[in-house]
Amino acid sequence: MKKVERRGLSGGAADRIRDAILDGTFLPGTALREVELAGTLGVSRGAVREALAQLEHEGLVQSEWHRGTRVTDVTPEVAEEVYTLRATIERLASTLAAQRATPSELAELDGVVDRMALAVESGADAAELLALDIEFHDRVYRAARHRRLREAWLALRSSVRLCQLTRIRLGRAGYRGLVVDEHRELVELLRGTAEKRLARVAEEHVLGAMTALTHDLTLPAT
Amino acid sequence: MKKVERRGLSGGAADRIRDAILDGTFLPGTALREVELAGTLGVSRGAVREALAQLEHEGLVQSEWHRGTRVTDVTPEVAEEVYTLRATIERLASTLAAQRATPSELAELDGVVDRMALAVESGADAAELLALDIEFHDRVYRAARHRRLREAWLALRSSVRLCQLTRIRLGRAGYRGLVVDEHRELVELLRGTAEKRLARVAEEHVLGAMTALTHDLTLPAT
DNA sequence: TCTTGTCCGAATGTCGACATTAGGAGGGTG
DNA sequence: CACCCTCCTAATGTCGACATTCGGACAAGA
Repeated sequence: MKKVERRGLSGGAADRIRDAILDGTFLPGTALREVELAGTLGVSRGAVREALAQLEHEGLVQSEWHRGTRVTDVTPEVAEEVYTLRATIERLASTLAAQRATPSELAELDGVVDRMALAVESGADAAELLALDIEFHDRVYRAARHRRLREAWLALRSSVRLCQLTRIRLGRAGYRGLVVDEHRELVELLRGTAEKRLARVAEEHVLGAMTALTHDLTLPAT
Repeated sequence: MKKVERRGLSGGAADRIRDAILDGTFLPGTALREVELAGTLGVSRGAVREALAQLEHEGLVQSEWHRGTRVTDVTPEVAEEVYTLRATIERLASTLAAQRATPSELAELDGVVDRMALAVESGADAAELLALDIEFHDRVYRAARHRRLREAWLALRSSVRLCQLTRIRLGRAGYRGLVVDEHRELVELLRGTAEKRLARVAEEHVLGAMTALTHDLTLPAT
């Protein structure tokens, strides 16, 4: 059994605010005022402060001394930073996961890919596919059994989602076709011991997404 | 000119507590009680809470729901995690720095290495050498011009120092001889464009330190 | 007109009091 | 004797009030 996670109000508050940012309720640049959020969420300012600190740690917001907190803007620079950093840690994660993943963990990865394939065939919306994508990588990091590496991923994850969602909004997703095959290949490589090749593919898998997004972001707005 | 940094009390509190952990005032496993620290530092509990959250983010302490905060113990597992993660991000940092460092930044790196050489010759103590080591890498990350990467380093840095200090305390440092040459080589590689080789050397530079420390930590206590 | 100084509102930074929780001491029971 | 239940204490979690800081509006002076 998985142990129940006991969190305080600030954890829940962070989830709400994060969701609001990711689903576009709070657009980039929006000022997040503590009293306002505290009123909306029905918690004290202290809890909101902790939540915002957490989100800043995740790179979703930025705050300055006595000048408040604002939602981070997704510029090509940000996308490049997020994806290059992710590619780098993904390399380590996949290498470790290949060494340490149990057969049942690998089977569960297969399961996720199967669900992806199903989602693609049934024409599910992009957000659903994205959730599966994230879940896949969550499992890889868990299989790597490297606490600090996983924390680095958790800190980056929200930014990754934000970048991918931005891409979807720009209407140039078109990753439906590739996503299943790429992840299928990743599982196969994790299963094998061809670590060198694995590291390269894992890195390229991420960098490919980056190139596409930075390209989209550079184009004139539609 | 470099803009002055305005921080709140929690920043200062975090510095004090961090120093206390690094200089051995708070040994691993010590419980850090909020009211106690607030009294000692002369600030409110809120500020101490923020400081502890920051230190947890840096991996120096761990806290559980309603069970308080404790100083992280340096086990071989922790050392391995810290150094493998560091090696991974250092690879990206050195690659970027090689592309982006200005001549003056490279010259300043030379300066740091010179100071190292001087320190070794004059028989300075290990802590001083360590400070120069950290400063060297700080400058590399700054030259890489990658905000998120630098933040990842800042989060890891304290843990790196803690690991290295532990090593010094174990009395098996013996890195006096290597440290200058290794960093000198790094600067040369950053200057050149042999990026592939640079990435490998940068990674090995870190992994070597890890091997030594995990070895030391495995040995019976002296 | 441009600069400089002052005031003001609104937000964050800080604080101490109250509520909640974990873990142990103590006693009762099988 | 082991087990479990209850209570108690000491710590953290939460809250609202007060202090400080920022940036803009406004006016006086060069």
